[in-house]
Amino acid sequence: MSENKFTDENVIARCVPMSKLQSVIGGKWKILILWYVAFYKVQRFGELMRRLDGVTQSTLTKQLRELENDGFLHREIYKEIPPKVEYSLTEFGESFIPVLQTMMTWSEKYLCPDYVNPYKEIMNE
Amino acid sequence: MSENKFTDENVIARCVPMSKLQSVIGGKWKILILWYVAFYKVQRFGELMRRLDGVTQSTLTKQLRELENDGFLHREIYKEIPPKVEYSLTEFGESFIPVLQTMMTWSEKYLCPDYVNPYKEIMNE
DNA sequence: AGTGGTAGTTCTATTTTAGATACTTAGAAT
DNA sequence: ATTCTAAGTATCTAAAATAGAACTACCACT
Repeated sequence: MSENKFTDENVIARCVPMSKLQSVIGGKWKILILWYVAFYKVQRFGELMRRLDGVTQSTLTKQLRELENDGFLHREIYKEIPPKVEYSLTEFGESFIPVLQTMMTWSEKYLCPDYVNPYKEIMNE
Repeated sequence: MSENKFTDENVIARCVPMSKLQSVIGGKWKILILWYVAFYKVQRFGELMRRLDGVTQSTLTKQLRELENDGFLHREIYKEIPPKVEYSLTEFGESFIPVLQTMMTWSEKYLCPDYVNPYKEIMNE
């Protein structure tokens, strides 16, 4: 982009979706949760809890509820004892996968350049 | 992705860059600031202040400093009176533009489906 | 009868983030 | 002489987000 074609109006216009995005994925654990659910397909509360290092139960519950309310996650409750709940991406949530991929690819390259991921090939299939 | 090739190890591995990303762009105004700076190329403090509806001076300063410390922004101080400071993307910051674009495109389509942006064509040039 | 397991809720504490207000600099305009 | 300008800083308070600990429910197992 060598010349700037972005006028005030269109940049302000674009501010709206960007703000919404921020409000929707801004939570401390949200993109991480989405990442896990997206690539495990189905996830249970306890599994997520163990993977998200340092999250508390109450916080995780809140973040999951918000992701559910925002349409990313489906929460399937099995009427069993002990309780069983499975989280999965909704169709809307799945539409977000390419964004997650883009974020991931960038982060690996630019935030963790020295970090060697032994499973690199999996992403590009 | 019909079968799950994501083992524990590689998902946990990928968690690291994703966490870093969150910590770096998690601030309430950051992706919005990056968005503005990316597509105006150069931005002044007051301009950003006016565009980010509701941000306060101290908060904006803090977010800009963090983006500077994290390597996204360059802060050029002109020794003039009244003071003049210009923010621009570093090379590192520019590498993030495709991620912003992806976010933007998704947000427009899925978060603001009824929102008609009159300058749509500009993005795809 | 007591323990373990899952997915919570509730309450309080702490941390993080944001907001409000006052102050600074030094030249230019009124 | 006072006011205005831009981009802050400093300090304090308020609000929001997150953490931490305790408690619940229900059934199975020992």
